[in-house]
Amino acid sequence: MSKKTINRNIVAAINRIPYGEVSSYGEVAAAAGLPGRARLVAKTLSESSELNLPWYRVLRASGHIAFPQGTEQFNEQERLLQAEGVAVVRGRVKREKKIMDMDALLWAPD
DNA sequence: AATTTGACCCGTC
DNA sequence: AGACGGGCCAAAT
Repeated sequence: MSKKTINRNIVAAINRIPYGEVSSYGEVAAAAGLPGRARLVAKTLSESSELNLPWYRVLRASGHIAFPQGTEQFNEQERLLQAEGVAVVRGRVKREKKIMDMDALLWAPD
């Protein structure tokens, strides 16, 4: 029996975020059928550290990492994201479309 | 039981 | 860019 109010819908929604992509608290909440409850997602994430969720793929709506810059969690999240090929600059994640454009520019044949 | 806190969001200025 | 205000709600004080 569950002792805590961990929302399985939210956990499932987080697990659904594809490799190399990111989402936001609001999007996760909406995907879990709980629109407007981004804070509940944050709460769930803070409680679910025992589960191995891709927590690092969840950012603020602005595209920023939700932790203060310089903290251990911030650094680890940035590292994990970059390990998946996500570009992070000063705590902010760049759009994948932009990354694809850059990739195309760099790798385009003559 | 009331108030504060928190890995937040959104429209508006 | 940032600031302000309202919304959201479980857990902790």
